[in-house]
Amino acid sequence: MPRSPGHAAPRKRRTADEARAAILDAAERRLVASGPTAIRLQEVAAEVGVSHPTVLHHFGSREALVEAVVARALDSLHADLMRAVQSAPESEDRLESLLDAVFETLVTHGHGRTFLWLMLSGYAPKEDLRVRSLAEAVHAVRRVKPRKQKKAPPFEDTYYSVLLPALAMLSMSVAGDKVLDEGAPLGPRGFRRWLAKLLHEHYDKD
Amino acid sequence: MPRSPGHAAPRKRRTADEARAAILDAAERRLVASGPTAIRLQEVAAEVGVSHPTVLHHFGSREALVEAVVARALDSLHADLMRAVQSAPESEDRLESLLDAVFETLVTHGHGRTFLWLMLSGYAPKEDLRVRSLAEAVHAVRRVKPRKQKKAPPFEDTYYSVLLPALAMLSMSVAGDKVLDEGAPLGPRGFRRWLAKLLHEHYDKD
DNA sequence: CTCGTTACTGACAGTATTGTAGATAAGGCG
DNA sequence: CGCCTTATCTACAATACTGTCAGTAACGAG
Repeated sequence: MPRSPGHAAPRKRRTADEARAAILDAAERRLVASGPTAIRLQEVAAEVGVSHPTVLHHFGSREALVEAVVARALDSLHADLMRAVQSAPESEDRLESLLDAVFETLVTHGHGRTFLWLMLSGYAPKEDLRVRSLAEAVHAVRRVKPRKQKKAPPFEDTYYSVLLPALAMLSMSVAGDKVLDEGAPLGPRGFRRWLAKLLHEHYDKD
Repeated sequence: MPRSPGHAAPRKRRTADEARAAILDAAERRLVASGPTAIRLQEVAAEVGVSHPTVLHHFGSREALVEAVVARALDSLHADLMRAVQSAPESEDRLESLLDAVFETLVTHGHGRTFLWLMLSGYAPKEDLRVRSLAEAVHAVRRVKPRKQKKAPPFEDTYYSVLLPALAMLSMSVAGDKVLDEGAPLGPRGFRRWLAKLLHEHYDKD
C-alpha cells in the first residue's frame, strides 16, 4: 500500500494492556515454535507491527518479557488442563475421554511442547505440576467404586496410574508423530484407546 | 601459573582427530545442558583450551559443528540403548531390569534430555527411532511363551506396550525429579517396578 | 637437520541483538 | 479546544557471536 512520500504511516496507539497482550501473543508463538531463546525483541516487535523499543517500553527488558510469557503460558497450560479433566464426561468410557482431553491440551494445543521447552531451558515452575491433586481426585473415585471384593488400592497405585499417561502424552507432544507413524496403523487415537483399556483392566482387577 | 612475560604459552598441537574429539566433547556438554543454540564457538573453544578459529578450522562452520555433535549424540544414544536392552538378563524379572536399563540410558546418562532438545529444535533424526524393531524383538518373545491357552496377541499390542514405557522414560528425563517428588515416596525405582508389574499383568492375562 | 604440511593464533570485519535517549504524536480529559 | 500523559518512533551505543585472513610454530618425513 503506497504512502504519500515524506509521510510516515499514521501511528497507531493501543492501550497499554492491548499492546502488552499483542506482544505476549507474538512472543508466545515464538516460544512454542522455537523455545525461549528464540524470543527476539526485533522479531516479536515486527510481528506485532511496532518497533522494538516499544516492546522494551512495555516490559522493561527482554528477560522480563520472557518471564511474563512463561508465566502466562504456564497459567494457560494449567487452566487448559483443569478444564480438560473436568470436561470429561462421567459416563462409562470416562477414562478414554479423559485421555483424549489431556491429549488435546498437551499435544494438539502444543502445551506439552512448551512445557518441555521450559523445563529444558530451566524455567521450571516453582509450584508443583498438580499431578498429585489430580491423582487424589481419581483416587476418591476409585474408592467409592469397589465393584467386587477388592481391598482398597493404595494411593501410590493411583498416583502412578495418573502419572504414566501424563508422561506418555508429554513425550507424544514432541515425538508423537515420529514414533506413531513408525509402527501404529491406528494413529494416536489407537494408542490412547489401548492405554485406556490397559488402565481399565488394571483398575478392574487388582 | 605464571608465564615469562612477553612469551605466549607453548602451543600444543594435537592430531586432527584428537582435536575434533575434544571439541565435540565440549560441544556435546553444552548441547546436553542447554540445547543446540547454546553451542557457541568461543565458549566451546575456551573449554577445550584453544581459540575459536581453531574450531572453525576443524569443522568449517558452526552449523557443521552442530551437525557433527548431533550425529554423534544420536549414534551414542542408539548404541547405548541397544546395549541397554541387550544387557538385560533373560531371567524372571526381565521386564524390570529392562526398564531399569532404559532408565539408565535415557535419564541417568542424560540421553533423553538430549533427544528431546534435538526434537524440539528441529534436529529430528532421519532414521526411525527403532522402536518398531525393538517391539518386534519383544513380540517374538511373547509368541514363544504362550503359557496358558491364550490366543496370540496382535503385534500392535506389543508395539504399544513397548512404546508406553519408552515415552514415559523420555518425559522422566526432563520432568522426572519434579513429578516424582510430588507424590511418590518410593522414588523413580518404585515407579519402574509398578510399571513393570502393570505390563507383566497385561502380558499374562490378555 | 631441513623442510613441508597443517594445527593453531591474534586481529579484524560484519552482523545481529539488546538496550538507551530524545523527539513525536495520539488520545483522553479539563 | 488546548494540554498532559504516554505509547510510539528514529537514531545511536554497546556487546556478543560468527567467520576471514595472514602469519606462526609444532611435528613428521625425507
